[in-house]
Amino acid sequence: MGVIKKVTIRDVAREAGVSVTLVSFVMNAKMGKDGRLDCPVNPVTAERVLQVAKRLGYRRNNAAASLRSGRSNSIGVIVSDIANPFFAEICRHLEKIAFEDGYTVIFSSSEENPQKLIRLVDTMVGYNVEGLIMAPCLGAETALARVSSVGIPTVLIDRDFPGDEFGRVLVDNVDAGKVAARYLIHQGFGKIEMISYKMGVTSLVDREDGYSKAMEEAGLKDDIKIHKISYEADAAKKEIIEIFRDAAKRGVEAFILPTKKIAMYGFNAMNVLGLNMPKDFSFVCFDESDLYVLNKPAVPHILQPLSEIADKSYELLQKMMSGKASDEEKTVALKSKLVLGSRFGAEPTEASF
Amino acid sequence: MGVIKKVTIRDVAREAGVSVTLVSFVMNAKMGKDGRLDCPVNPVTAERVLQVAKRLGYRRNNAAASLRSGRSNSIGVIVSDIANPFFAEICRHLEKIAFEDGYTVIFSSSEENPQKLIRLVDTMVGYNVEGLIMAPCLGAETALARVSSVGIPTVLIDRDFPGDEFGRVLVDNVDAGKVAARYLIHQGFGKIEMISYKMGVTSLVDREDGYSKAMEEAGLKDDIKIHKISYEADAAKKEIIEIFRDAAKRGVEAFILPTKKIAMYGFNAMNVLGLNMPKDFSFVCFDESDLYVLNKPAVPHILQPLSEIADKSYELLQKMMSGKASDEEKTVALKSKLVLGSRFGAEPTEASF
DNA sequence: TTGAAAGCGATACCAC
DNA sequence: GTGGTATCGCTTTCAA
Repeated sequence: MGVIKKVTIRDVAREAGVSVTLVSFVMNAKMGKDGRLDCPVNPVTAERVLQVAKRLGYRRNNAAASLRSGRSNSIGVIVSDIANPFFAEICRHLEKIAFEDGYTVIFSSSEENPQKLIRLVDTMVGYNVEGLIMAPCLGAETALARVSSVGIPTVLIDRDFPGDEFGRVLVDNVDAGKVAARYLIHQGFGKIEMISYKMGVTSLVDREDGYSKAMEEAGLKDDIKIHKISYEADAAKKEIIEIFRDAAKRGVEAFILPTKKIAMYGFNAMNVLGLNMPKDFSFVCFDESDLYVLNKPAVPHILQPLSEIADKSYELLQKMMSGKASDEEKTVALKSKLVLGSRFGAEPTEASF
Repeated sequence: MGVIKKVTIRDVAREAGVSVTLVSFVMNAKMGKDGRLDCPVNPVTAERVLQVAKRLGYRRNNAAASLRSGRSNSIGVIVSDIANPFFAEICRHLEKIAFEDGYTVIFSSSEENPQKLIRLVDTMVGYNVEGLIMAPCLGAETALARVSSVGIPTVLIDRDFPGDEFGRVLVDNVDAGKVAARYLIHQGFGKIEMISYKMGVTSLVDREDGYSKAMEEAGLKDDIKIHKISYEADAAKKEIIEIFRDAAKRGVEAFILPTKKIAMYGFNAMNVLGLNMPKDFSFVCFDESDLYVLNKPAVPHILQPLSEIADKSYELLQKMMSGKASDEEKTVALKSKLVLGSRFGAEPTEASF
């Protein structure tokens, strides 16, 4: 149980026989490409300072540095649910990239709650985060207004929201919806339907649009049908069972299930009704699941480029933070990928449609 | 694009015609149970201050508060991989609990890398975190030594590590292994085997022990067999296929697959070999997967009490932070649960064995 | 290359 | 109840 003595910059200065200024210089110096410290300090002195700092176990007090400099070397990330695999994976990447770049990330979940979102933004502001990456939930306008009034550079991911000041890294969901539909059409199906939420999140609405467009293009306009279910799990489960029961009678051949959760409800309904895939219905699902890859046969699914979302949004945020992001650069559009018949763990087969 | 003028406590004080001290009091006051601010300030004055603060858009500068008070209202959480569903779920709970308690959480992933762990600890120290919750990776001794030399209250989760100063919230993995085996024995199986990693992580070793003990107790000592596979995915996949192929010939009836990943390798092997569950083999798996609950029939699996781990570790950490955790309280042991035949989304059926 | 000194914004102590 | 003011540890002029 070591004594908790805090080693400050003054201690180091005293011990090394130099001023605090020098210590500060040395501690903040980056390595030049010549392997020398890039600062206006005598290399010999610098080395001594470094040694003393190490010996004493000095560690910079971030609060003090942040207070004085106004910078905090940290960014905030707000998603709707940090345990959602989709966001979890993005967060993992973000943390990794940021860490290597010397930044700390503060994560939180809005839980789709606009009130919590506001409080989160306030917390982030209080922590002097230099930038924000956010998946805005429904009703995020107040929170976002606050963000922009404070002037924190912000990048939106997953879902869009109006505002010229924001950067955005979004997946082309219209395209994803089209690809899903085209694949099924290409398989020879005509009666293809979709199940979506009543709640109109932009990403889902876009996938619906993509589906509709692809159906139209294929001359299947009359077969377009988008079932809307509740977001609430118990209700959703029941509704989807009824939809499938009815669809089986109507001779529907395939469904697009545009989120992982909806897909799970769907598979549950298949079980409950004793239906078989692909005998009764074929599917194109979204996101990732053990089921997609380990089912026999594997379930075609559309994968969002998670690590790319992380890369691009961090990159864009840094550009915005240093004030050199042109309006053009501020919107990044990514494509998702259709994954077919992947055996588990094998390199997945991608396809374009 | 609002101008970024920072509103400080002084601005509020001036505008409200009071001293900074009063403003500080008001801003830090908690709500008493009578709905009044719990601080030595005239309610009328307090209300005025509150109004002014709101009007001006005042937000506390955490860096300053933290510097002065030494407290930071934040805790650090280090797991091996924040995207691993097991940890992701724990993190989600922790963030939620902490947020409601007025604490901010800083998450990071050690990526099983002791060097990164050290740097993470340093970062956390720099941020003045008041406490730490950590799933230590192999080789964590240096990092943990640093933690305890700084005297940050620390709670270990998932994996144990020596050190009286640490709190620990661990799952009884010996019990989990026993329960898995007993369940299969109770189903009437005798030839029950287990597949584990060569790499000896404590949690897995404990599960192996539990399995062995249960087999012994049931007089099946001669049937105990623990196959050790590589951690590396490609190798593991191949090895497990061979194990199953051979096991089918030897008349093995059931397997315990003590992690989700091993379970996935196992299901893949079943697919590859054209085997059927439960016709050819029965299983007890671990952790959570869509497959366990949506497979027909559902796969019995052992679930760790994730939200309980989060609850208990936060609770313990707070106790340690306020200096009132007795040595007894500093070790919390939790039991995992066997989940049977749960239909998707329904309340799972738990069982004791 | 080096150092002295002025704050950053809040808290905490002490007086009134 | 209220107010003055000395810090907290660091960065950042500015001078030497």
